[in-house]
This record gives sequence, structure tokens and C-alpha cells, in this order.
Amino acid sequence: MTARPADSPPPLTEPVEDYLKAIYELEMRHGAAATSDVASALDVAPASVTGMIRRLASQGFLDHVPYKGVQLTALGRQAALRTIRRHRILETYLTRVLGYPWDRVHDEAERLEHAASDDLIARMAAALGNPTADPHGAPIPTADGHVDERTHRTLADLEVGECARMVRVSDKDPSLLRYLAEISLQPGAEITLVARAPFDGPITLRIGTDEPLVGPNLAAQVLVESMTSSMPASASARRPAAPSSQAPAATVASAGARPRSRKPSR
Amino acid sequence: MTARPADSPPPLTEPVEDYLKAIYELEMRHGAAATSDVASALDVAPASVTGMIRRLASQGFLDHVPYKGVQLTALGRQAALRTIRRHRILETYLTRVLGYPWDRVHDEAERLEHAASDDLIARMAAALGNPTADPHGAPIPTADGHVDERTHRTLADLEVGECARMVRVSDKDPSLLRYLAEISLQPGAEITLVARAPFDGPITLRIGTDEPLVGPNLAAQVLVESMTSSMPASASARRPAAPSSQAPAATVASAGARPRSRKPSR
DNA sequence: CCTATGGTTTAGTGGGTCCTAAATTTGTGG
DNA sequence: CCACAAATTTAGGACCCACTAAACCATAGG
Repeated sequence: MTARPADSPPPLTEPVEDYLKAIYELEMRHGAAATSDVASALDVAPASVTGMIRRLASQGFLDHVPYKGVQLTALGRQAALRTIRRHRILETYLTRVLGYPWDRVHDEAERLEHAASDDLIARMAAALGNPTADPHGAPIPTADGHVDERTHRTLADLEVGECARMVRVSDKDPSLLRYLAEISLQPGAEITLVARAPFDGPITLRIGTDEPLVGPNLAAQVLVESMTSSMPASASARRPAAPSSQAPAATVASAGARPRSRKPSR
Repeated sequence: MTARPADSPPPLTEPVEDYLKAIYELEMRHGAAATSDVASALDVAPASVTGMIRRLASQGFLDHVPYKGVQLTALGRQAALRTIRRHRILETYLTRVLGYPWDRVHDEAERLEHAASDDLIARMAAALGNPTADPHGAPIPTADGHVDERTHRTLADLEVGECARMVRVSDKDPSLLRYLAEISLQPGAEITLVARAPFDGPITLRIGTDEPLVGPNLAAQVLVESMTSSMPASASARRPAAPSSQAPAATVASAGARPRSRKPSR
């Protein structure tokens, strides 16, 4: 009866994969993952997160400093990247091969990522020519767990007159994605910031021949890459934030955790 | 907060889908599903089956007469066919589009069938030209829950000299499937029964120019359709008239699962 | 310095699915 | 007709993962 050989690790459950993925993404964005951030990312109660975190820590997927925060270990990070790779390959396959619009792939991939075997993912990746980014511009981790972790400026950071290339946007908000598609704001698009109204007012872009107006809220969600080589986005591929890498997790507890109040002065 | 509108039923869990599918298949093959048959089909303890059956009965998916057996209701049958449709479309897609060999699609489809949305299945079916049978010859239920339930003779039932077309084989035994592929015994293949050794001995076939020898055990697992036009086989989509030797009368009666509401009046 | 205020954790539960061991029922061979 | 074997169900747990309520820490404001 197909007894799993003792050398292969037990497969992760669906919730476990979801937690690890969410924690990885929070670490990428904020440098640390607070209990309540994980809770709201997964739409579960904070107390549930504490419980799961205790189990994940006991299994070596992360380090937990009570009341402080969590940090993925190499093992946990590896597991998270495996799930993320699946998710992004699936999203790419669904859009490129099966004709899904880019605003509907997230939910589908979210379920399939737990069911697809490595073999299936490899076949899909091969059929796609081993893509390096998904339809929303998110980098696809390699099968051995490497990923481009460069951070990017947002559309909101551009100077008036500056020209940039659209790099990436979150895959989680379908209505935002539909709107972006409408104004041709998709990965690879060339954008010029034409004007910016004061006091966080609307921003005028030029995309091709169109000049759409977008709000600062939207602009902050669109990652771009400068095309004016004034500052070649140097080798910042390494460290997004987080000074120390592991133990004391000094920068954890990043108070925030509220909807988009994430602004350490700029 | 995506609150599911009250009109759509709660989604079935993975184990529930597995139970309904297994029970449906047992009913097809044996006319009824006994607790222990379900248990061995799903590789769980009989006691676990009893518990699950009680819950499924309380939710209207099946009727259960304790110590007698189980019978899917229209609701349960519908749910089972939906899962089976997913499974078979997935198997077909994996082989035809992603190059899976036919002996490796079962396990993959077994997991994906619980995660794929109706939309995904519809897109895959469309990409395949809405196939009516999977790579192993199993009929694919339509989206509205109809399926070709014809029964078939097996290779073991053929007379010496008779010619038949291979129709179907179970998808569950990879090594058997690999062997069948080796001797070109796949759905659609034309086969002549050349000789049969006495006392349930080996059977000589002719497939193309090859004359493989197969055991009676294997032969009993391969479903075929006679090609000698003694009986035009076609147009009988409705009633196969069951030459038997495959399943005892489709009517549930059989040995267990008598008409319900029948108290042990003794 | 010391207390409000949150974020975090503990306690206690519940649903779903599985298990083993111990009844119980059924059908049958003696 | 009865007793026994096999099939089935009940009893009693276990694990996973969620929840609410209540207690607990950490820290910023006073």
C-alpha cells in the first residue's frame, strides 16, 4: 500500500502551505510577519494563527518569539517558494494556454497549487517555455527555490516627466486588474508620468496615446522600473529591509497591521 | 467576505466527493455498495465508512438501510457524476495536451478533481473538442449529469475467432496500463481472439500483426465491444439488454439495499 | 514611572475525518 | 433451530483546524 518511504517528508496540508506562503509574502513586504497580519491575510482569527504557528515552529518551518513575531527558517522558506512557484506557473498557464483573463486566475491557482504535482508543474512550465514571471509580473521561483527578490518603486514614486516600465501588480484584486487592463496598464507597458495634482491628488499618465487619470491609492499598488537610466536600480536585489537575518528578529512587531497605514515617513 | 448566496449549496469536502464517487462506481459495477466495499475502495476502516455514510444520508446524498447497504439519491448521483466528469476531463487533458502517459494520469486527476472549478473543466473540455471518453475509454458525463452507462463484455467473454474492439479498462493499475500499451491494447484497438487454452489458461490475441498471450485475469479487466455484426451494438444507447457476466441487474435489488422504509418486520 | 491600549496568547469547544476495540446483526452450515 | 463467522455498527479517542472569550504582555502617553 504505497507506504511513503521514510526519507521523503510528509506532504504539507493545504492550510500549512497557505500559512507558509502568506508568511513569506509578509516578510517580503514588511520584513516581518505579525500574528495579526497573518490572520488578516488568511482571513482567520488571530488565535488560530497562534495555534498554527506553534505547530509550524515545532516542525522547524519557522522561528517564533512569543509576542514578537515569526521568521521562516530555510525549510519554511523552501516550502513557501515551492507553493508560490506552483501558484505562479498555474496562473501563467491558465492565462496563456486556457485563455483565462488575468483577473480570474488567482482563485483558481489558489486551489490548484495544493493539488498539482511537481511533474505537472514542470510540464506546464515547459509548455510555456519556462517563464520567469507570471501574468501580473510576479517572479516565478525556480524549481530549486531561487527567486528574484528585487524590490521596485511604485507608480506613486515617479517624478513628473519620468518614464517607466510597468513591472508588477498584486493578483488579488480582480476589479483593480480589470481596470488596469482597460487602460492598458500591464506588465511591460511603458508609462510616462505627465502630471500630479497636489495634496495626494490624481495622477495623469501617458500610456501609448492614452492619458488616463489614476488615484494615488492605485498608483501605490503598481510596481514600476525606471527607464531613465539616471539611477540603474543597482544591486539592491539582496536586502529589502530587515537588517538582521535571523535570530533576535528585532524588527518584528511592526505595529501597523492596519489597512494600508504602512508609511514609515517618506 | 464573499458570502455564498443561500441558493448555492455548500461545497463538498474532498472526502465527501471521494465517498460519493466510490459509491457510484460500486453501484455501477455490482448494483450496490456494501460498507466494506467502500472501505476497501477508499482504503479506510469500515467503521469510518459507517460514520461518513450516516452523515451523507442525513444530508440527502444517499439512503442507508443499516446492515443492508447504501443507495445514492438523485442528489448524490449528481454530485458523484460531477466529480467523475472532472476526473475524466482532467485525465484526457493531461494525456492529450500535456503528454502524460496513460498510466500516470489517475493519481494526478484524483487530486485535481477536487480543486478545479467548473469553468476550468469547461475550458479544458472545449480545448479538447468536448471528448466523450477518457484515455482509458471511460465515458465522460456531460456537464448536466448524463453519462453513457452501457455495460460491456470483457475480453474473457469472447469466443475463439471472434473479433472485437477494445473499449475500456480501469485507470487504477499503472503497471497493467503500461503492459497494455506495450501490446497496443488500447481503446479502439481491433482484437481477434485466436485461441484459448483450457482450464482458464492463457488467451492468444491478434492485435495488428502481433499475437500476444494474456492471462484470464487480465482479459477479465478489458472491456470490449463485439465487431461481428451479429448484433449491431449501436442504437442501443438506451438499454444494453445486459448480456450479464458483468453486473447483476442494474436494479438495486441485487443482494443488498432493498427498497427503503422497509423495517425489519419480523 | 505607571497605567491604558492593543496585539498576542491561553483556555475551552466544535466540526470533520480518521482510528481501534468492542458490541451487534445477519445469514448460514451443522 | 442454533451457533458461529463475517459484516456492520457503536464506543471512545486522536488529530487538524477553526472559533470565542478571557487572560496576558509590551509599549506609548500621561
